[in-house]
Amino acid sequence: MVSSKRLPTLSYALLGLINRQPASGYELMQIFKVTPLGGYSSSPGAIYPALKKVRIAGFIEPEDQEVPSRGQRWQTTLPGREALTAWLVKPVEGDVMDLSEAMLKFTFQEEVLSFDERYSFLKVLTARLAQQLDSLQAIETRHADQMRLHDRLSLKAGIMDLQSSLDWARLAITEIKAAHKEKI
Amino acid sequence: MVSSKRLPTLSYALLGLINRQPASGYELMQIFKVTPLGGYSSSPGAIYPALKKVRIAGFIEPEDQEVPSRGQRWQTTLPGREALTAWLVKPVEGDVMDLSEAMLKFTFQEEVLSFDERYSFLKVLTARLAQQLDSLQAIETRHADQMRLHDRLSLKAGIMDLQSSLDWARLAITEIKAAHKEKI
DNA sequence: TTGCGCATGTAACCAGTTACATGATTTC
DNA sequence: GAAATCATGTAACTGGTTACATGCGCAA
Repeated sequence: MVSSKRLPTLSYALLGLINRQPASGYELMQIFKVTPLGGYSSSPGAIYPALKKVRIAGFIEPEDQEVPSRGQRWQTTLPGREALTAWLVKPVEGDVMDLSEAMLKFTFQEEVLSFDERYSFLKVLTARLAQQLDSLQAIETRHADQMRLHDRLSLKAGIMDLQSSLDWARLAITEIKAAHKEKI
Repeated sequence: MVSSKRLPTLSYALLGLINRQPASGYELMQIFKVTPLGGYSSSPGAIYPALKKVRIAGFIEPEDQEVPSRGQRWQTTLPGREALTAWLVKPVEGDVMDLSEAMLKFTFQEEVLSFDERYSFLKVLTARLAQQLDSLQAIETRHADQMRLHDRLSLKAGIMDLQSSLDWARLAITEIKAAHKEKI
């Protein structure tokens, strides 16, 4: 059964990890324990229900067991890989500010998307960030003088944060370009 | 009735805003619509229930009505101001990464906390950020060479983000210091 | 007089959290 | 054989989301 409605982000994170390499629920939990993937809790109460949803959606299946291991490992199905790809290519919408979903996507894109797709993802992201940065800077130049100290500094924090995200996005673009050229 | 258990962040945001200036639910909603305070939705389904909680906790009361306005305005009570202060002084715990709660606190601290309290808040924040940055950089120097391109860049994003937050925190410290000296 | 902005809410839903339960297997 | 860790889950709760309902006052 291929579900039509959008899964929550955590489920896509699991799908992305499993797509890289088949894994059991426990192994996935461990990954969330050590890496700050999206900032989700590594508690079983988060992982297992999400995993179940992905399973019910038909996006993962039991691994072809050559090497029997303790703990059922899961691998992606074809519909699963299609759903993952569809999620990965779609640009992050809304005010970005919180880059965490964008970074999650970016992480899993490497093996799944073409260079062109990844490039355009970053381009769209860059444009969005630049635009948001603009609007914050406009507020700063117009109203900074009549703002309280702490308000002004909060605004500054937002600006610096966006600037750093933008710097990253541009760096990422040059890096993936370089890597792409090298491969040819 | 003074509630003992911790309110959700949104409620504190409302309390902080009302403490600055008495406001009605609708006015608060408008504020959330234009300013990205903590990134909460400005929907009535978020604001009004949260406001109700703050009211039930005994932290706000109907404004002393000199100027009757349409829409009931709320002002903080003494317990409300105490609860707000207690929340504002407490350093943000856990992995910070998401600065939004810290920034929310910082914003409301100006009129409520002393210079020493605000200074120490920023000092603690700085220490935390520096420590997290260290651990990420350690990972980078140790494992960057054996990481996939996108993974390495994701890590880089985390590092750059923390670096920018740290830069901000240090800037904020010098700024509040300067403002404090000026006032003496 | 009709439609828009003010103003306040509720209902259904959703995803994630904490805390608990349980059994198997490994390690000391 | 006791303790730790592997491994998978459920239950109760929480806080926020979207969408809807409603009435009032004002302006075109």
